[in-house]
Amino acid sequence: MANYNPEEIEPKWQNYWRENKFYHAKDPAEAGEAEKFFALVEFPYPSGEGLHVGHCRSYSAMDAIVRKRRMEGWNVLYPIGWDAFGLPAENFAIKTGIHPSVSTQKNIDNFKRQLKRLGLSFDWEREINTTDPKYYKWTQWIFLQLFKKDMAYQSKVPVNWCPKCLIGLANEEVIGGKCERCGEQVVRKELKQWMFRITRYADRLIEDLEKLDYLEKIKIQQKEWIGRSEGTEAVFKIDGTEESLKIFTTRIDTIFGVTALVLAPEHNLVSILENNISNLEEVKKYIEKVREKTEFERVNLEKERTGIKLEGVWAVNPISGDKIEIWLGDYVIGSYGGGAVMMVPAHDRRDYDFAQKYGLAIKEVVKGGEISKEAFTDYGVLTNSEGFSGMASKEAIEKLQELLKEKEMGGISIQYKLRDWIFSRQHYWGEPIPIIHCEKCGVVPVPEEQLPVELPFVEKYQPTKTGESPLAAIDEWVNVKCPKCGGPAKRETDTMPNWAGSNWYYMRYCDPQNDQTLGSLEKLKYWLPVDWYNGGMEHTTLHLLYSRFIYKFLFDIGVAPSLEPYQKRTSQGMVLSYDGQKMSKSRGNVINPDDIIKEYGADTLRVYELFMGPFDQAISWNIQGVKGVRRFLDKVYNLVLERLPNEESGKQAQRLIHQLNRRVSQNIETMKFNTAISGFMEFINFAADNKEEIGREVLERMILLLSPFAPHLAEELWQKTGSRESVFQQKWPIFDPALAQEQKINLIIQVNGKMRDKIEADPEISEEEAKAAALASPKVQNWLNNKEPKKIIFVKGRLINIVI
RNA sequence: GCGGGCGUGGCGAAAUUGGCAAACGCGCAGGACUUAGGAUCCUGUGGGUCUCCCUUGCGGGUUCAACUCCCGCCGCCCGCACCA
Repeated sequence: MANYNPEEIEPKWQNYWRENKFYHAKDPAEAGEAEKFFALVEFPYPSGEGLHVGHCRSYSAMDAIVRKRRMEGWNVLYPIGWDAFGLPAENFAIKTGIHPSVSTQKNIDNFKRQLKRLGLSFDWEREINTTDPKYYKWTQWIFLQLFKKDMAYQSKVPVNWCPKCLIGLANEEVIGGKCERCGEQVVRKELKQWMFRITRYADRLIEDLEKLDYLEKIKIQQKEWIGRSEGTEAVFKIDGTEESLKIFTTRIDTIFGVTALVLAPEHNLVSILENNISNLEEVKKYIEKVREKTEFERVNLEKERTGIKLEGVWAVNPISGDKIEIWLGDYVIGSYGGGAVMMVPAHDRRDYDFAQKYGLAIKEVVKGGEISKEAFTDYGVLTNSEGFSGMASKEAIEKLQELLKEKEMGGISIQYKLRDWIFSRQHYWGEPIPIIHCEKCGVVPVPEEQLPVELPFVEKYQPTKTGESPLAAIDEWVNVKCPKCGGPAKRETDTMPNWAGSNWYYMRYCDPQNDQTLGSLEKLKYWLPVDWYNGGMEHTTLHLLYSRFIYKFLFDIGVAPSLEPYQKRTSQGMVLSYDGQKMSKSRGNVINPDDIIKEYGADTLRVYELFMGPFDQAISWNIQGVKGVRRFLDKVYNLVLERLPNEESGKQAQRLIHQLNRRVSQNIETMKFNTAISGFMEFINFAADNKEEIGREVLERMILLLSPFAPHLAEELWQKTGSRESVFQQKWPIFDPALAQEQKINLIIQVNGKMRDKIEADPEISEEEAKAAALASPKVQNWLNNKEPKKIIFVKGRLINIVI
């Protein structure tokens, strides 16, 4: 028996496919009638560790989908590239002195070799690299457009500062108070940063989700992250001054229960009212103490809320006119809802605790709870609320909003958890921000014709201790003439974060060589939006949300051709190591795809990763499972070689192959790869027991069906059928319902809903016949025990149930 | 605390969406070939008091029929988390 030898056949067919350009995506001019299909997978960060088996899972899955789609006649774009700016390359440079571009290129070469060895059907003609100046020219161009539309601005903000990486982090990059990359405790530091006004797009980012085919949990997570909240704004005048204070609440119906206002410690009212606050010294000390704590520490000291009363100042309740105290409290978040809340101890848990700790009054204004014991936070009927007493909460909210509006003291207000996006990094290995600071003209954008602003070559990559980027140390790069006035000016030395290049990379695939625009409108219009985007859940609130925002902005300025970038989004489950842990160098449990390919072949690796479990679920690596898949492929190979000369196929084999055809076609589209593959195994098991049934026609169909999963093996076997064409030049087989139809079924006979017997029957068997057959069964007779059936349920083609 | 998901053999899981629970794979046991087996092939494999009964985290309900739908618990995983 001949031997299936992937090490020999896989490279052979990879070369053949490359030479024949089977994966070439046709631009609109050459596409003809074919419908386009843009399939996207997240482009990898080319780390020194090489390709992760998790990459393989996502890429193999999408590869199966696009291979099928091509065979169905779609014009498929399945591209790949490199998200190559980032901290590890820079850290590596600091350690070794090797320039990031050098190590990055080396890593890319390695990744590329690995991806090609997997036989993935990427169109390599469209490969992109975010660190290529020809690419990041357009990343910078997008920044300039944002700047011109006042969507990018500078602001001194407290940033999450990682003392180890010496870098400012976005909120999203801080996990549990620690730096996402190095795990160091993050501290607060005030830095002037570039910001994007993503908050202006908050509503659209929520609303437009409706039109998209994303997994529901992705939509929910994005909505939650944006955190839209409808409530009321109310203005409290500061007694005896011209000053006032805006607060945000979702429970304006409790306004008669307000016993104080509480401000975030960083609220600017303190400095405004300095002269009125009699305990200023103490207050300042308190603010200082809180400032030292990071937001994370503040959050985690939940049980120990602290605060201080501002002595000598009073606020006036805009509805009741009552004079109330003003406090600072560390439980109030400075960046949300104006950093001020009205404290209603009776109807808010936090306020209740705070009031108890500091002896503030607790006044019940909504009936229904026992406020001597705990806060009552439900809606209810108002009490102790002057004219509003007896009114339901919801109604009171509406009335009070109207009243505040009339008095010009507030009204309906909408708040978001989403903050503007900090877009500066104090690092070398990123896209330079194309801005020049002129002493006379201020902030001046680099003229578009001067793009790209190339990263200069440096000797030292160390971040400076001051928080400036290493670029700040290169005088000849920093010092430039102002493009406006020609006077002395300095370049912006901050670079862009990791997300900058990945925000829009999929657009570049549509027209990767264009040096006039980011992409020609014709090509963008043709390919976009992406039809199907698969990637990791961990990117839901980072990359996925931000790239939607950037795309919407580009749509607004006429560059992007649609409202949304990705029509469909799915996610693969994580591939864990054999110990159920995340793979990591330090744990020493990393599975290297090279090793698997070497020992078992790329097809085995691909099929295993799709067979190992439901695609969207995290799953542990199991080398025994890999071996099982290899055994299966061996069986396929040997069966085809043995039975191919046989012209005739049996009826049952035909039926099974058409059933398999139906199942595989469906399962690929719904990403139920594991059951598709088990279907092949069932068929192979049948074939092994019924060899005489298996002939050429059935085998050819099986090879076609298998080709998206095990492309090399399928090609090898297809060529053995005598075909002079590639398996991927064939049409995707359509199953014949008539042939797939079972000729005989097992009719289940139940008595009282329990299976007692089964008989072979025609699928079209009538109720009468089924009943007769059922009652004729000795087993049924035994169970009937001479009793009369009360009722008979007949499900055509399936079962008959006799109820007694 | 809030939001989402999940719970089926020794393990990964499947179940045509309410109709034979455990397909397929792994593991395990026995056998064949073999100097050898950690290669390959064959047979068996949910449990029991085994013609029958029990079994999909636990308890209840709807139904002729429930892994699937409803109610109440328990447990696990993921995301967010003092968002007023």
